[in-house]
Amino acid sequence: MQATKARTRDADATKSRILAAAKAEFARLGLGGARVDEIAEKANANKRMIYHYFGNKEDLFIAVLEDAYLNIRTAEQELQLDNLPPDEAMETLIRFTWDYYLEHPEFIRLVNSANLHKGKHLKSSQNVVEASRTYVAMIQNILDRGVEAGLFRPNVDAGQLNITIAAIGYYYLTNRFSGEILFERDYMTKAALDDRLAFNIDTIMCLLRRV
Amino acid sequence: MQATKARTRDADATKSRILAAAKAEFARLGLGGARVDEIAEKANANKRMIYHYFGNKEDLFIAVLEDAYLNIRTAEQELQLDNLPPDEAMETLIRFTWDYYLEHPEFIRLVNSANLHKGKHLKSSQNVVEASRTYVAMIQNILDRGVEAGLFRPNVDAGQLNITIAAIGYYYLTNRFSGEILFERDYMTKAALDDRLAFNIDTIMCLLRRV
DNA sequence: ATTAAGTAACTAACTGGTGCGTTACTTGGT
DNA sequence: ACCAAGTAACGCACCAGTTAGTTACTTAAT
Repeated sequence: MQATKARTRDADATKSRILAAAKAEFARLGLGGARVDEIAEKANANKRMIYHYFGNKEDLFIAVLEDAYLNIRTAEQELQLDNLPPDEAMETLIRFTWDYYLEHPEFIRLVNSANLHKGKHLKSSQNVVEASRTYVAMIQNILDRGVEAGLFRPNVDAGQLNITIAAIGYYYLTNRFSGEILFERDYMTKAALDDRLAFNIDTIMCLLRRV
Repeated sequence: MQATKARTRDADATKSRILAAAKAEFARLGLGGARVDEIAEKANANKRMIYHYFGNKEDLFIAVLEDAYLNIRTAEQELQLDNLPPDEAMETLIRFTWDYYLEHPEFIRLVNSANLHKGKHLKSSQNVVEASRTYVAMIQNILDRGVEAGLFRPNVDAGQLNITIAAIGYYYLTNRFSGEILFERDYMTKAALDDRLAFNIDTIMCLLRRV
């Protein structure tokens, strides 16, 4: 068996095509809105294979969420922020978070879907919990180093900061449709995106800077 | 016809029971997940009445969104923030926004649903657009008075500020399910809620305060 | 008497899930 | 090297339950 040659039967390839198609469809329409038949067609796989590999629609959703979260947690770790001065590390993290949301719009939509269902489909993903622990520890480390270096004020909660860094990017992007309509404002032009990122960096830096 | 006596037939009452039931169901399960039969049953109305008064499921969703947005915009105006000093007005607005999200969890969920569908169901609601214009003007006014009084720094964009005030409360609450699981943290205890509100007020005040 | 409010039964299209059979690939005995 | 037997990948056709929307009718209010 050659790994390079496209095989007529390849369990791994089929499985990952299904996962990718499911991710796109669940992101687009939510758990309830996505159709198993449509996922099968987009994956170029038979519907039967979805049930063969993933059991049922909800378990497929669980697999999609797990994959999406592990992807972002991995990317965050690859930033190697511990090697940067704390203020630079913080700005890099804000930029990264923003860019990641922009480049992976499906991630935001999947998180929204997971929360519409009250997190039910995340409860079994202990590996994501562990990856998230590492992530918060990383933020805590940046904060500690910043305080020690006299750059940041002390006693800022790393958990709250983490939530706020996500919030100011995430909310802007996920609710841009209602925002564009109701506030009669461009959200997605290059200029608008640059403005928002700058505003967000400013927000966090004002919060952290020693006074 | 006596308005006080419960009539066996009352178009307005039936219509508003349907709207209330639809709001609850759309908030709970989204546009795709909510069931018209279930809405009819919860409203104590016949399903046919939904089609009679609202046309179809999507138009009912439009009516629900419009009602939800007009409710919050009305409540915001009733704050009379123009009578308060700018720093107090700002803090009052942050508290109000937070409390409103807490007391009207269905609002957040409806906005999420509207954005899952790319705002399609808001496009016809010109009255909400107008109410939103008034709202941003109110924030701009607080900002202007704050700058003039030497309390706030100049050139902070009212639109961005508006988005951020919403974001830091909204994101915390809408994504609390994934947050509680992945970050192993209480989100909804009295202490946690108080902490978050204090953190959010601090965030905005740091951003606005003259340096 | 007329009109509007309300109801129940129905339907056509859909939807998650499955039973059952087929085909490609692997393995181990010779 | 060959082949028979076993296994995993795959596909067709269908079901049972659901769902948005409708038809045809009854009943209360003015």
